[in-house]
Amino acid sequence: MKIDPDKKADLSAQIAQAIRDAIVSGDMIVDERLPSEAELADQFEVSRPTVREALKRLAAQSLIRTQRGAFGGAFVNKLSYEEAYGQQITTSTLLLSMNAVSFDVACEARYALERACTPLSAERRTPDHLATMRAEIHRQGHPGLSDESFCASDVTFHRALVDAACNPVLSYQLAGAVEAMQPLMNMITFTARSREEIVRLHTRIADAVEDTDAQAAETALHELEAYTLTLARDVMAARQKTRQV
Amino acid sequence: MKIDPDKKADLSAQIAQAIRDAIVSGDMIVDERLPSEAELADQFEVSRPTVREALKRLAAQSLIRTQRGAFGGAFVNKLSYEEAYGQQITTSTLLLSMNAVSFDVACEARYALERACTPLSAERRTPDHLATMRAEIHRQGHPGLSDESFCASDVTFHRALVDAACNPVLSYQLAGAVEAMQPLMNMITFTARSREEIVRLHTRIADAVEDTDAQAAETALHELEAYTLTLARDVMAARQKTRQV
DNA sequence: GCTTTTAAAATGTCAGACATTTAAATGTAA
DNA sequence: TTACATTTAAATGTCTGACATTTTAAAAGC
Repeated sequence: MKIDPDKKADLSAQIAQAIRDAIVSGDMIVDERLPSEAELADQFEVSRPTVREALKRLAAQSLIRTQRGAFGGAFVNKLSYEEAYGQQITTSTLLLSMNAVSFDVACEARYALERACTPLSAERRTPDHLATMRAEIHRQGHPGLSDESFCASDVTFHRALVDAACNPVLSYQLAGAVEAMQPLMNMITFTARSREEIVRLHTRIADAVEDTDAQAAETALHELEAYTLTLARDVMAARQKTRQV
Repeated sequence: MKIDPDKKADLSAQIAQAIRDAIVSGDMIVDERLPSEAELADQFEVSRPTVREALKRLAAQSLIRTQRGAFGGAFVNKLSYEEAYGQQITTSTLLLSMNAVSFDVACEARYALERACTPLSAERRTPDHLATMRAEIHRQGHPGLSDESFCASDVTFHRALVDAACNPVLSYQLAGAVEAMQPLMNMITFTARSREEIVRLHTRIADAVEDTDAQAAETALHELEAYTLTLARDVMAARQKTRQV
C-alpha cells in the first residue's frame, strides 16, 4: 500500500486509490484505524493537506469515518445498508437525470426488477409488510392528496413489496431502481381517474401477495407497468401539443 | 446554495452537501462551471483548503470533474454508465464483504435479478450477445483454466446475458449484483465435475436465449442457482471439517 | 478511592506562497 | 494574411507552518 509511482493523476487521487484498494482487498478490516494524517503524509511523502483531500474522497464514499481528539483518527467504516441505499439512490437518480434515459427504458427496468422480487415476496411477506401496503393504498385513495404525496406513497408501497422478499441484498439493489424513478413519476399529473386505476392495481397486487399467489402479482405488475407507460405517453403528448400551440 | 449555518458537521461536508444539492436539484446543469476555488472560499467564507476538501468529496462521487489551467476549474460532470457501474460495483462489493451477508442471500438476490432480465434477453438478444456467451462457454470448458479465470469468465457470460436485454438501466443495476458476487464465488474450488455441470447449464441458457425461449432460460437459471448453492455448501462443509480436525 | 485538572494527540481550519498546467492573446516571420 | 512561436494570465495542485478544537488518558489534588 505504500508505493505511489509518479503517475499523471493527482496525488490525492492516487493515495485515495491505494487506501481504497487496501480496504476493498481486505488488507484493512472494519474499525481498523488508519495511520494519522501526519504519518500518512510521511509514508506517501506528501503534505498533510494532500493526505486530507485523499481521506475526504474516501469519506464521501463512506469507506472511512473520522473522529477527532486524542486516539481519534480515520477508521475503516462498516458500510451499512442504509449508507449503501443512500449512495445507490443518489447515483441512480443522477444517472437517469443526466443521461436522458427515456421513461420507457427506466420504467421497463424498474418493473422487471420488481417482478424478480414478487415470487419471494408472495412466499415470505409478513403481516407487517401487508399492513404497510394496505395503509399506503388507503392513503392513495384520499382525494386531497397532492401529486407529490401520491408519488411518495407509491414509492413506499413498492418498497414494502420489495422488502417483503426478506432479502436485504435485494432490497438494497431495488432501492435505487424504485426511488430513482420518482422524479420521472413526479412529472405525471395523476387525475382522479388514473389514481383510481392505480389503487385498483395496487390492491390486486396486495391481494395476490397476501394469497401467496406470485403469478397473479406478476400479472398485476405487468398491467401496472403498461398503465404507467400510457399515462406517461399521455403527458408527453399533451406537452407536445402545448408546445405546438 | 450560498447559506451555510453553523451546524456541527465539518465545513467541507456542509459545503459539499450544498453543492451536491444544487446539482441534484438541477440548479446546476451538466458541464456548467462552478466558481473557482477562491470564489467559493469567498462565498462560503472559508479558506481554500476547506473548499478543496469539499470538491474532492464531490469528485469522489463523480459529481464533478476538475480541469487545470486557464479557463479550467470544476465542472458538473455527466455521470456516465461506466462511472455509475464502477461505483455500483464498489459499493455492492463492500456491502457484501463487510456485512457478513450469507452466500445464500446474495446468491438468491443475484439470480432473482438475473431472471428478471431473461424475458427481455430472450426477446432482444443480438448475434453479438450470443457470440459472447458461446465464446465464454467454450473458454470455461478448457481444462487448464484457473479458478479465478473461470469465475471471471462466468461474470462475462452473465453480463452478456444481462446486456442482451438491451436496457442500459437494467445492465447498470445488474452490474453490481453480478460482479459483487465474484469474491464470494472465488472462494469456491471448481472441480472438473462441477465445471462440466456449469458449462452444461450455461449451454442450456444460451440455447434457450437463442431460441427466444424465456421460460427455458429461467428454468435453467433456477437450476444453476440451486447447483451453485450446493457447491457453496460443500465448500463450507469441507472447511468446517478441516477446522474440527 | 474518587474527582478534577492537565496534557497530549489527533483532526479541523486558516493564511500565504509557489509550482504546474492550459488556453487565449500577442507578436513575428514567411 | 496566415502560420507558428511566445508570452501571459487564470486556475488547479501542492507545500509549509500555524492555530483552534475536540477528546481521551494520565496526573494531580482532595
